[in-house]
Amino acid sequence: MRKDGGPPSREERAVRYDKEHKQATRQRIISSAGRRLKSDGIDGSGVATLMADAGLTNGAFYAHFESKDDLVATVVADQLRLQRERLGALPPGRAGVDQFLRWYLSVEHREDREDGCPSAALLDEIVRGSDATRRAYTDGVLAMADDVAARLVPDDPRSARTAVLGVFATVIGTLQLARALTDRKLADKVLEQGILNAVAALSAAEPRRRPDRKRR
Amino acid sequence: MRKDGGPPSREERAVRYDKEHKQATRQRIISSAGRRLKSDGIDGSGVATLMADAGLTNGAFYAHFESKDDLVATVVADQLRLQRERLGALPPGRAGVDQFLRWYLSVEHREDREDGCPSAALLDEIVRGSDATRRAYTDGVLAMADDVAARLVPDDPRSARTAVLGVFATVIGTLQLARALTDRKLADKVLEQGILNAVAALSAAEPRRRPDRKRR
DNA sequence: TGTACATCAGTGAACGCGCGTTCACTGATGTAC
DNA sequence: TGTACATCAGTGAACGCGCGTTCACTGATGTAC
Repeated sequence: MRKDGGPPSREERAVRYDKEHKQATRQRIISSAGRRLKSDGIDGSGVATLMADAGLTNGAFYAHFESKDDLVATVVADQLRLQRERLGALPPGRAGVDQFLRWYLSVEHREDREDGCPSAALLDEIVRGSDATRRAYTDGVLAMADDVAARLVPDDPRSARTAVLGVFATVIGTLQLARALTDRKLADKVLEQGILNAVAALSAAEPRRRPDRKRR
Repeated sequence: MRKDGGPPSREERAVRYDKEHKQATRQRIISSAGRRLKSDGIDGSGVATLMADAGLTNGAFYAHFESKDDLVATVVADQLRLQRERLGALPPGRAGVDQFLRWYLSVEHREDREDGCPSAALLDEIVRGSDATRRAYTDGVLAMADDVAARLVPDDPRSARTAVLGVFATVIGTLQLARALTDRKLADKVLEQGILNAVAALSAAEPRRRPDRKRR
């Protein structure tokens, strides 16, 4: 027992590891797992592989996560957070949305599942996933949708939520279909068509304005 | 050796089993595997389970298929054939397409993966699948797209192919998103929005006609 | 008609392997006194 | 300063289990003669 002022608080006590060491390791696992899951699928990625990707051995996994399901739900939330950040770094308003959309339906994104959209890579596995995973997905996608809605309709973002989700559905389906087709030229056309459709769906999200279709 | 007319042909020779017996068993495996794969995923469905679903034991599997991959590619082709048949049974022309679309984005379909669309259930696993699987998917989805295109533009179906694929992408993404969301009311709205977007995308597939937007 | 043999769809046990998870242990770093 | 002990992130072997695949065998049904 210390005689000079009681036991040290958790913060005062000297630590063997950096205060953020374990947290940083956890984040490293989450990030590399994000890439692996998007590349090989949820059922296709074993715990030992996920840990090796992070430079660790399988045994350490359960010091960071309750179960593989727990990791999956955490990764889903993290991946959607990254998507929001990606959008947030783009120019404000509709301009940023257009830019995001062009990246999303690019050939580059089609060819790179690992660093791409978690929805396109994992959505139907998420559907079959645990409640926690589906909840993490729902929360994440709604936060993202509300960000987009706020760019399109700053005065009343909520009014645009459903329309924005419709845009998401369109681009997710388009990217998946383009990836599945073995004919690359056809897949290119599908991406281009997807941009047209997404832009049309976007306009449904914006507030009513004077019809100006005749304008050139 | 028979003295009266040479060896029996394959057709003449008496058979221990119905001529169609093995073929029927194979089809039974393919059909029940279709339901199981859509329900539990490709990686989530083991060979022993797939065979038990068909009332058989695991050992018989390799008398019917070269490998699990072979089955998966076969099931994908079969499932898309079923979708085409489903569409083919509907009224001709655009009317049938509209009817198909309303079924596709119905709450009923959202809640029933097992008997529903293979694309919505499996597309991102197909993306990660073997070349044979992706080829089977590409062939199947193009055959289906050309059927739809022929209903919309009988004179020149090929011209509508890409636009029809855009409609497919929209409804597939919409159904997946609606299934993933934990909020059912929101999922209902997403389906409704998807119908609007799909109808808009459909009109892009149809031939140019006199602008008649002002008509009521 | 009787007997030996052929055919073949399907059985069920076994193969090696990777799965998710558990746990006794290591070793680097700290405190107690 | 020296020694005993505490902490704890990470190791690595092991658990039981299901995976995809192989294979010797069964048993129902046929033919040969």
